[in-house]
Amino acid sequence: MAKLAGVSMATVSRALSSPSLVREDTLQRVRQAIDALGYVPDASARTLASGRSRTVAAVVPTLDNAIFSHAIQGMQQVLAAGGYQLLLGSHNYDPDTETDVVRALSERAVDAMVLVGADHAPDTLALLRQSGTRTILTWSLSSQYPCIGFDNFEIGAQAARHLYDLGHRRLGMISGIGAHNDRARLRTEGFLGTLRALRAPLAPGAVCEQPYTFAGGRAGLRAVLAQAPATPTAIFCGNDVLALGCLFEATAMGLDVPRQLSIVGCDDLPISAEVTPALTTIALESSELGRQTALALLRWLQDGIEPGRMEMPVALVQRGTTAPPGEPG
Amino acid sequence: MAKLAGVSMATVSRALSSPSLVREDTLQRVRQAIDALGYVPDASARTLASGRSRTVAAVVPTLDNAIFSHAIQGMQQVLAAGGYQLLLGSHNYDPDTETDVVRALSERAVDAMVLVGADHAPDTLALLRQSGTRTILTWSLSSQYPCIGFDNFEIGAQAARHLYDLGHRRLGMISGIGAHNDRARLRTEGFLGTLRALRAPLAPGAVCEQPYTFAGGRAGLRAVLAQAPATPTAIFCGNDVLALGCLFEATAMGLDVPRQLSIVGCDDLPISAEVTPALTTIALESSELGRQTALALLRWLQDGIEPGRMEMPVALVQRGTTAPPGEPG
DNA sequence: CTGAAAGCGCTAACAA
DNA sequence: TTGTTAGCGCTTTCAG
Repeated sequence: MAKLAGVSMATVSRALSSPSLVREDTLQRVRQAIDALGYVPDASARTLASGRSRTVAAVVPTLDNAIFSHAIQGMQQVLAAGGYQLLLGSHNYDPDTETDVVRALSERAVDAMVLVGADHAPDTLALLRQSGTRTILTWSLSSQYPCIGFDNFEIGAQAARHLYDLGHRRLGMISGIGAHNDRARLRTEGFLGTLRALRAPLAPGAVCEQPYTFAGGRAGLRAVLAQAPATPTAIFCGNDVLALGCLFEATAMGLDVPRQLSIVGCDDLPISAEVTPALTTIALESSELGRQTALALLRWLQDGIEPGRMEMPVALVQRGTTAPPGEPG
Repeated sequence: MAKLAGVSMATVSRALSSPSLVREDTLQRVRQAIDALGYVPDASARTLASGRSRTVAAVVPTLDNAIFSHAIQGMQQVLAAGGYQLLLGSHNYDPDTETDVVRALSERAVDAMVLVGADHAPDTLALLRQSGTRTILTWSLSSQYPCIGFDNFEIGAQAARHLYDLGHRRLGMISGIGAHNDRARLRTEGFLGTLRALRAPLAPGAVCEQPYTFAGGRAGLRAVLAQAPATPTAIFCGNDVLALGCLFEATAMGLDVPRQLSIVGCDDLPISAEVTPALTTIALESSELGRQTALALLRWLQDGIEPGRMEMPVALVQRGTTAPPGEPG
């Protein structure tokens, strides 16, 4: 034991966790002994005795979408700086898998859990409640749980207003899969609802659900063009992956973007500003969201301050894929 | 205790860890009691008593590069299926940060650690050795540690041969930062060495180190064009992010790719096949690498079979960004 | 400010 | 096959 090289084991513990309770010179001796013996405290014993694991778990749909990996990256960095570790889970947009993942993770005695979105199986939420795991929702806004998210309805609304203001009246949408995904549903509702209010409602068949892949974006464009009674002059896509797929397909079809077709995405991935034409999109600062989430978590775990409901800003950035219908960009 | 609703606590433990050692009917009673009381075993107590945490840690440079997030995603899924959790760390290509991260993680009593590349601070390795943490290296091949990786020298060599065979003789390269990054260095060496052997050595100033960002790729192209005594007809980039940045800049400069400039990348990101022209690149199956790593880890931890040295295949896929110099594509 | 002692909730021999 | 008995290595009252 490290205390052979000095004093008792309780003191070592204190020296590590609350140095302020230990006299300066004993502190020194303890520290010397520690790196003389290369002593490394055992986290599981610590956790068992103290009830806190200094570990938080994050469960995302997938890391294959850059938006989530950026958020995780931001979160992990802030957490690490605060002395916390990050356990990672993913469920690929399947609620049952999510429940399993959350169950497995909550056995780990994590101090907190971060989930994406507000749509979760009752079992998932029950698990969290009965294990008393502090939970924070991200990406969406909730009135029932602490959350840090975007106003997804407003995202759809902004896209609608932008396109309407440019003069577009025949619109289409390629949405993400709405089942178990409140972000996708709200963006769609925001878009459709706003257009309805502006008296430019979407034609039936002008909205198409697709998985969040380039192929989904391509297929979505084909479907919308095939289904809509009149060819839309502008399309809003549920995220940038879809929008990029849509853009690539439009280019491949020989459509002139934005002259013949305007496209709006959502997320503002790094690549979105680089493609030609650059994508008009609604910027969501996902790594900032990750950092803010971590900060809120740290405050909750260390100072006991429960996070409330925090809304992250969204902003449309106009670039090359939108222009008035039938006009030069 | 759950055993109130049946029998002793050792039996509960056995029922959970080695059901085969428990009679069928007692197993049933235990299970009933378990979900009647909503009992959840405590991982830290388990870890403390058994010495195994069923947790592995992975430390990557960053999740902002899709190549690493894909690998982590693949790894996490296989690990989860095997009942293991994934702790995540990142260091942003800084060896000192890596040491800190590894130290923090090794206190967690992780059963194994996966690192990226073969370049690590002596401290990092020492930490791992003295804590007895099983370690596996990924992305690179090593003769000293269990590893699953790519032959990075061969990657550079393949790019060189492809371009040489196409007829290019004036070549350039945009490399990643070589310090603390054996992958970047080996790819460069493979490219330069092979060209030298083919008697088409690079002109001084025709190779440029850049950070792995689109901006790096763009700056790299400008630097190479400005520095090289004769304008290269083809450029090899250390990864796809660089290659894409280079491609975007070339397009912006009005260069005709591939007629005036051929570009080869490395990684084969999903986006690389979608851009116009599509990127010729050397495909590395990073999510497969993640899955294989997880499988090897599981075998090591569960069956005691230490992984050896496993080489993952690399393959050049020719697409639209390479063609003979000065010829139509 | 520091030491002594009692667990935290489980697993792993060892008995029965 | 199941129960008993010790701890795993720390934190945390409670004394001193």
